[in-house]
Order: sequence, then structure tokens, then C-alpha cells
Amino acid sequence: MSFTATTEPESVNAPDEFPAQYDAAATEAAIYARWQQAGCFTADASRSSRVGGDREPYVIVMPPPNVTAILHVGHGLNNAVQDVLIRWARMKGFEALFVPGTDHAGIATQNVVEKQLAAEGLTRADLGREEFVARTARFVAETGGVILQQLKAIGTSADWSRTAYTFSPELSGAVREAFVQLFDRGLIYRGHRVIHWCPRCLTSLSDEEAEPKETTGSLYHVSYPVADDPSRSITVATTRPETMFGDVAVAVNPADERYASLIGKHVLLPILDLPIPVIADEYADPAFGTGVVKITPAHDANDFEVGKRHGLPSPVVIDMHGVMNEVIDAAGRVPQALRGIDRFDARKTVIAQLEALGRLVKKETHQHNVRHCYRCDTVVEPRLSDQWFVRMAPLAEPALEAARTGRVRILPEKWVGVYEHWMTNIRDWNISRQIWWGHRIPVWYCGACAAPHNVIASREDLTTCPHCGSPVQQDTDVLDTWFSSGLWPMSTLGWPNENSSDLKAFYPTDVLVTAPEILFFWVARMIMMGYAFKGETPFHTVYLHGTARDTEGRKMSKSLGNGIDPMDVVSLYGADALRYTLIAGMGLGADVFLDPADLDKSFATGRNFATKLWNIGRFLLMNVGTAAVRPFAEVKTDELSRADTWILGRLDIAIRECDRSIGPAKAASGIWPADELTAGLRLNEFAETARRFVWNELADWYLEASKSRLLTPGADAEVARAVLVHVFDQALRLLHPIVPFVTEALWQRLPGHVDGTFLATSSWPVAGEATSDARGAQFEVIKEIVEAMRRVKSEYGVAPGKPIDAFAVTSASIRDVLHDEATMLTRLARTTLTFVDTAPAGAAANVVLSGGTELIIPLEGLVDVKKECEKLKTELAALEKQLTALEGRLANPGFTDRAPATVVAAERAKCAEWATRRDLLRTRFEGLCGKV
RNA sequence: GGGCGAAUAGCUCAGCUGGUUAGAGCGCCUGUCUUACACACAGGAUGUCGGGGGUUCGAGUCCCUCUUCGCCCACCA
Repeated sequence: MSFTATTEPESVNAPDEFPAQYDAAATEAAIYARWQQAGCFTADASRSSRVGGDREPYVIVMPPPNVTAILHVGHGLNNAVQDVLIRWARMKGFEALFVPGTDHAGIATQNVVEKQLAAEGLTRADLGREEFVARTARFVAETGGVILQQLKAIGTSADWSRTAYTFSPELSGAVREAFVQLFDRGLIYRGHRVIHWCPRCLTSLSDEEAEPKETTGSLYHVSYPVADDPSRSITVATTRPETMFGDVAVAVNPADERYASLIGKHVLLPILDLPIPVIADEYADPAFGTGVVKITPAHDANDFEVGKRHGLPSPVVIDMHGVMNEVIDAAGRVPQALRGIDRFDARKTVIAQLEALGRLVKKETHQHNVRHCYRCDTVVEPRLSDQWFVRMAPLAEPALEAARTGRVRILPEKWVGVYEHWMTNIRDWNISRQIWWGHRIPVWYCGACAAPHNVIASREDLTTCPHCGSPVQQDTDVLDTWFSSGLWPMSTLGWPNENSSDLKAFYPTDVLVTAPEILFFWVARMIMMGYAFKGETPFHTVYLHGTARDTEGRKMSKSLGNGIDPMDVVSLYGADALRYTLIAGMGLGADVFLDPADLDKSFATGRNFATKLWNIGRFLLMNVGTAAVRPFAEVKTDELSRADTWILGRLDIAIRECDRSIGPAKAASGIWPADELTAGLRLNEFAETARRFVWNELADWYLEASKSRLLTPGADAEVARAVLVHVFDQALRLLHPIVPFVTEALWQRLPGHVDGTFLATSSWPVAGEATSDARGAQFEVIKEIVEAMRRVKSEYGVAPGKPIDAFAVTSASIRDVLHDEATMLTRLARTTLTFVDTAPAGAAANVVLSGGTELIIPLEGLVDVKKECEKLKTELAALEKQLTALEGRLANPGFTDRAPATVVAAERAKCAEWATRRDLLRTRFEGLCGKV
């Protein structure tokens, strides 16, 4: 599909260009091009009310996909939600801005390029840093951003003139500003500690990037002989025997009496026969394993803390590649034979040696969490190193407060607790990465100055020390890619330039739509950064949507091969089908289930709906034509038919329900009141309401009711045309946010369409005053009669098209209505109706309707009197039972006194209704079957 | 180990602060090419609302408990 602009006008309504099936592929690209050409999605900062303009802004910043990413269903889902919201806001009259962009994705992108290099037999070291970064930048420039083109194909109405990139010069400036400010405030510091290290990516990872995975491993019990009394020994339990060469002590709990006598003595590290002390530390849990834990400060974060408390050294025996070696302070600690051996191979060797020495007491299977690199799934190695950290507690405080006070709400609500828990137990964030692709840490080191002047954070590149003029060296690490993502809502709008017109007009933004997986990675950090630099939350609503899964409930992923390519769906059924299926099938925060093996079935909902919509348009244009239509506003109430009044009433209800489902765009006061904290954003309800209106009400009933009217030229036909066009126009508006292409295509063809205007930028429907209307209710009676006739025909095997006579016993007022609407009735029910005062005798099907109307349909030869009596009897018995229960309830003062008056009134009315019905059924039964 | 959530038709889910005879889509069965649509139309079947207990005039909805799934967090080596 191409998105080159076209100046070709949309074809007009030639029947041959209006096939029965909607051809999405032929329509969508051209429509998108015209939207773009007309600037429908380009926001105008000067119109924002924040800078004196006439419109309130409504802003969504897109979670930037990785620059090398290819669109998958997850992106589709994410952008469908955002696009529904932004299109709705645009139509509502907000100055709507949807900011698109991509993320440079440090480790992920570097991995891609390194893989390419590997194919050429090269490593990044072969290229050197500068050349590697240049090559990666070239790769990104050439192939990156494909996903943005794909987003256009699914209808994303983003403002492409504002496309951002986390690694652009502007956003890199924002990153430096943020770093330096936090550094100056003492919130960024350099720490020497054990962090998560990926021996494949050769970089440190944050706690969030090292994903715990439940693993079945082994717990080895190893006995360490006591140095001065080889007859005694102490047994430690470990899952990682290969780290024993880095042991500097064994720890027992000070309260553990079993080992009290050994505290202060030394034990011999097996294989090496190296004496190490037995120390007492609370960290040792008497209940776990043997109650003795080996202390390996360089290779376990907890052991490191223990070692620090006891002033122990930290020998490093595993290098950056995860290979056994005497790295630091470890001379003589790693046996020659193990040096250069991978940690997991070394484990096997160590176990074998321990076994040979008789030191392996036992081995038991053990369930535990092992952390893996979130990018390459390699088992993470705890590693002692110097890293940059952000002090999080002070930043978390206002972000936590914001959620508690309703300045920011998180939907679905269940995530609020998760957010609060994480925020209150937040740990410092390791932001340095030992890779090359990313924002280099803006810190320079001076060899001549003394601390703290030897470490300089600077907004500008430095070559010499600002204190002494000596040459300086920049830190070689780059920042965690999420550091720049954390600034996204601000940086894309121009921060740190406080004079940026976008920043003034559009910041803070409104809704952030993303998956819950990155609540901590990203969302929480954006909120914290928002408070740190702008003193307020960057958005007032966080919408966390579900995940796309296959029929077995597995998450769709490239590695499992169970994904669906949204572009396939677009070319097969169109973007609208994709969007409708996703939106309609996704409850707030709920997962979407699709079958990658059966796209036809998976997207039938959306495809069928788009076709239905298309065909309503087709009917309308073929029957209403293209000739000018009376403006709806000029049509007077008393000219309207019952069907008109009914459909207009249903339209108002649909509009109100859609509004309620999407909810308030923002909190009026800036703080969400309790009753709005979880309101709105039910896009599936919105879709269902609109679908029901268009399909089950407009198409199934109103259109059918209009057919006879449209066929007879005259004043009433003109009214029907006006109402039909008006209602369809409104319906297209309601549906446009979900299915933008087909609605736009149809809207442009409506009679009276003004060239150059777009549904995408037209106004959202406004519901009329809610009034009770008798004529609309009369249409409901007709509907009920038609349904009853159809049911009877189907039940008794009468061909649907076969005309039969039916008799209605009813009140004078309803009889008048039925007289008026005889043509329509006959057409819809394919049956002629005669009005009588008493039921004719003979075999007949009998139906009692809600208003007390009785339908008698003589079916000589078809009705089995005995069977009919059985049926009536069953129906009567059921009704009597329910009626008795209802009467009992109404006789109960506990109900009548305590229940709301409206409920009681409704129950009373129902009771009367049922009683009438029962009487009718009884009379009928006695007439047909005699006394019981 | 701690915390949170869910359990409603064959499947995926609605059911808002307790108040009509519990709904939708898909699937299933029957009939229909009715001049917009067979990607359609008309009609139909299917639920002890996970088990048990409780509060209430009234419970799918609130409380307790059990069972089963899911999610998040956590340094038990």
C-alpha cells in the first residue's frame, strides 16, 4: 500500500463504483492521503486556550515504538485505542494533538546491529566506538521508522509534522539538561555495588530490566572443614557452587545455637583449602538450607552488603563475559584448570571435584527465581562495578501523592495498588549502560582536581577542566534508554525550552495509553520526571490496556511465532476491520484473544461490520439519491412519522450512551473527583452502543420502515430522506473514531456534502433533550407485532414470504396506529392484519403482547390443538408463578417501604401488566381447550 | 513468601453504587438469494452466575470461607 498524496477526487456515486462488498484496500490509502493533505491531524499551538486560543487542548503522546520495530498487534492495539480517543477529542472540538515518534532503544538496537556485524564476522570492537555508532545511526536512518508508515496504514491520526525521536539533537539536549539538573540536586550519584550484568550484552541492567524467571535448579550442600579441627565441618547450601572461589566468609545467624561455638573460627574453602572466617550476621536465615550461607561479596548483592558490614574483601572470580577468571583481588583463587571456563561449565566441574573430595553432602532440586536479560534472555550475572544511580525516593514522593490525590488516575483501577506499592518501596535506579548506542553520560573526569571537582556534569561537551584547565575525559557509559523515554511527554513538546510554543500550548498532556508491563519502566518514571522538572504530572490519566493473545492464551510474540501481522489484516480486510475488532473485543484492561491460524474468523466481526456500514450507505445512496435533501433542521416535528420519531429518540440515547462510555475528557478542576476516578474509557461499550444503534436499530428497523415511504414520491418521502440522511450522518460521526476510513468514504458521498470538508474534522453529535414521546413508543408496538408475526410463522413452518391473515384484538388507540401504519406493517411482517373486537373461533396461534394487544393468527391445519393447549398451559403456569412471587413482594412492607419509589412503581406497573396478560391467556385457553 | 485481581452460555467477555423474566459478539440449529448487504436476513436452543455459609424485604452484585486460575512484588543463599 502506498501513501503518496493524490489529488484525484473521490469517485461520486456511480453504481458500478459502489460494489456490494466494501473494498478497503482500494479506499483507505487515498483517504489517508487526503486527510494528510488537508492537514486534518496537524495541531495549531496558537489555538490552544493555554496561550489565549479558542480551544482547549487535548494531547496524547504516543509510546514511542523502537525505531527498528515492525508493527505487531500490540502496537496496533495500543494505537487503535489512542487514535479512537484523539479522533473523538478532535471531533469534540478540542485542539487535538497526537505526538508520534520512535525510541532509539539502546540495547535492542545495538543488538540488531551487532547481529549484522556478526554475520560479517565482525564485532563492535573491530569497528571501534565512533564507527559503530555511526553505522548504527546509518542503519536507523535507512531502515528505521518503517513502523511509522505502518501506523498510517492503520489510520493513526498523529501529527506527523511533530514526529520525535529520543536520540534527535533536540531530545538529546533534553536528556543532558535532565541529567545535569538531577546531578546538581544531588539526585544522581556514582555507586560501587553489585548490579545485574548481562554477560552477552556486556552491560549492566536496571532491576526492572533483569526479569526474574521461575527456574528449577539445584541446591548443593557443601561441607567446609573447620580449620583447626578437621574432624568438624560446617555445611553451607548454595545454588551457585562455582562462586565459591570468591567466598570470603561463611555466615550464620547470631541467634542460631547450632553454630554459636564456631563463630570467630575459620573454615577451609574446599578445593582451595583457603581459610575463611565464620561470621555472625542477621542475613543468615536459620530456617533456610543448613542455616549457613557462604559470603561471596563480588557475586551477590546481599553478600556484598554483608561483606561491607564486616569489612571483608570482594574478590572477583567471574569476568564480564561470565567466564571464570582471577579478575580483581582474586590472585590464587581460581584453579588454573577453570580459568577461561564459562560459569555454567565451571559449575559442573566444581560439583564433580567437590564430589571427588567427599565435600558434596547432598544435592536437592530447588525452585527459585533466576534473573534474565529482558533483551536477550541470558542469565544475568550479579557483578560488582561502578555505576550511575538516580536516588528515587525523593522523586517518588510527589508522584505517589499525585495518584493518591487524584491528579493522576490509573485505569483499570487494580494497577493503582501495584503502582503505590512499587513507589513506596522504590529502589535507586541504575542508569548507566556499558554499551555504545545511546546518550553518552554527560560527565567528565579531571585527573588533576581533587574530589568533588574531579567529576563534572556538563550541558556542553568539555575538553578541559573548568576548574584547572587540565584535559578531561568523558565517562564511557551511555544512559539507560528509559532515561530519555522518561522525559518523552516534555521533551517532544520542546522542554527544556520553556518558551517553546508547543510546551506552553500542549503541556501537560492528557492521556497516556500503554501496556501494564511498562508501568514501572516508563509510566512511573515519566510521572516522577514530570514532577521533578515541571512540578506537575505529565498526564492526568493512565490507560493500561491488555495484551494480544492466541487462542491458547499465550502472549503473541515473534519467538513463539504466534503473532498476527496487522499489515496482513489491513490488506485482507482493511484497517477499519482491524480497529473495530480490537476495540470492540477489548474490555478495559482485558486481553484480546485472536487466532493467528484463522484471520478470517478472528477479524470477521470488524470486516462484517465495515461491510454492513458500507451497505447501509449503499442503500441510502441508491434510494435517497444524490439530489439535494431538505435540511433536517427545517423538518417540523409534526411532519415526522412514528418511525422517524423513534429512530431520532434512539439516536439521542445512543449518543448519550457513547458519551458516557468514553467519559469525561478531563477533570474539570484538574483533580479527578471520586465519582470520575474510574469513569469512561470503556471503548468496547462505546463500540457496542454505536454498533447496536446502526445495525439493530437503524438498519434492521428504520431502513426497512423507510422503504415504502421512499418509493412513493411526495412530502413524506422528502421527510424520510431528510431524516435518513441526518441520522446516518450522525451515526457516521459516532463511529468515525473507531472505523475512520469507511465512515469518511461514506460521509463524503452523502447528499449535500461540501467539497473539501472531512468527517475527521467535523463535529461530534450532541444529544437532544430527553423527552418521553408517545409516537416513538407506538413504533415499539408495531415492532413487537412484527416480531410476533415472524415468530409464529417460523414456529409453524409458514414460509416467511407467504401472506397470511391475522387478527388483532386491541384498544381503539392502538387500532388507529395500526390503521395508519398498515402499509409498513404488511411490508415488515408480510402479513395482512384485520382488527376485530373478539377473537375468531378455530385453530389459531395466539400471542399476547405487552400492551394487552392480542394477536390471533388462524392456521387451519397447521395448529395442533392439543399441542397448542400444552403450550398455553405451560406459559400460563410460568406466568402465574412469577405473578404470585411479584404480588408477594408488593404485599411485603419490607419491600414497599424500603425500596426506592421508582422501583416500587415499576414493579406495580409490571404486576398489572402481567395480570392482564394472565387473564387474556386464561380466556384464550378456555376458549380453545375448554375448562381445565 | 507477601499483595492484588478474576471465576457468568461451547469460546471471549458485559452486567455501573444490590431492585424487571441475566445480556452481546463469535460459534451452534432451522428457514430464506425478501429489489443495501449470504461478510446478509428471519427465527431458535443453551446459564444450579466456581462450591459452601452469611447479611437483606430482595444477592450474579455486599461479607466470610473453600477451590481453581491469573497478575504484580520479594535478597531466602
